[in-house]
Amino acid sequence: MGPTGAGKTALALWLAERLPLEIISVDSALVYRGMDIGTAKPDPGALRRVPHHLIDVCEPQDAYSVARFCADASTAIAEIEARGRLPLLVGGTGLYLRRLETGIADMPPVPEAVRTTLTAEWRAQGGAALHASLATVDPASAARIHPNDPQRIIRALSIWRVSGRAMSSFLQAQTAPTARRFHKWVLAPPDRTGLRLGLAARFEQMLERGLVNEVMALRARPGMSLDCPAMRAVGYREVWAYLDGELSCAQMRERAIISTGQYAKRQYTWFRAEAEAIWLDAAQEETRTQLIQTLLESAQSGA
RNA sequence: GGCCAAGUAGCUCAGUUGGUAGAGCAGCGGACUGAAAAUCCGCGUGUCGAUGGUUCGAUUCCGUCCUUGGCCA
Repeated sequence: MGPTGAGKTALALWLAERLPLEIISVDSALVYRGMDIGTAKPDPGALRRVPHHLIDVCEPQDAYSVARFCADASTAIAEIEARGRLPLLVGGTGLYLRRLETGIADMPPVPEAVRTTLTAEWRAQGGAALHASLATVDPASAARIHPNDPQRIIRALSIWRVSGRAMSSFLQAQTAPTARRFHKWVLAPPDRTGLRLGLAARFEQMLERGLVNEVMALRARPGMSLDCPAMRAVGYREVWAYLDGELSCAQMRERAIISTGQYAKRQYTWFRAEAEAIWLDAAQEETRTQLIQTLLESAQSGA
């Protein structure tokens, strides 16, 4: 794992050329088709050369989810191991990895309409009212969720409306995690300022490669809107606003670069919380050999 | 060269009828169980352009200087 722009893709490909492994992407944006430039998706050549999983598995007008990720990734891991190969999970979505590792509660699916209704209620009544109503049906969740956090309040209330049960009760009922053990490495420069400069340069490159056209193509898809989860991705939402005329080109670039840096910062927070993870400063020759060593050992021990 | 306006946090700006100052953005730290590249929480000392004066006390009033922008020559 590692923040955006740290060089995960390049290192993973390098390893894949030396070991019998297959790559499972742990990334909430790479799952979407038609989002290549702005997500810095591995190029078609790399995808052909090395087996990749969980890339281009969802249409951008549909919603992917942690739950789907956990199911898809578990399947992929099993298949790869059945082939006698080694699964290498590569990505920057902290939630996906955490839930895959420590398990996810078995909660009922929530129809889109329920969420739409609750969002409308949020807008009409305000956050305090919804939080108060959550407190009456699910005090445990209400205590954990901040009154200003619409996304989580709406989620918890959705579960209540769909099932008549508190979300916290599903979490309590969650069976013990399937003790899945990963060797964890974090590829991240210790100082973020250098990474920021690189992210700014990378965004300019994305524009040169046709990011605006990519977003225009996405907008042209039927059922596509700014409300689609895929369009919350950094860079895409700013270009979308630019195409709407809400941002000038310069503002769009500034906002996108800032958002990317803020995203990287949040990723650091996730990774710092991973106590057993080993931090790699940069993908130097030394680190790479060590990685290969550990991967070989874990392959032999079947861990 | 003359006149006018502005100089306050990294940026854009409030404000102090004289008791050494605070918003937004940025930045930093944190949380995170089916939208997570999302959503949310916490963190504000900075020669108030410089210097001299008035005053118990000046970022605030007065003088001079510097910088920037505008207008006039």
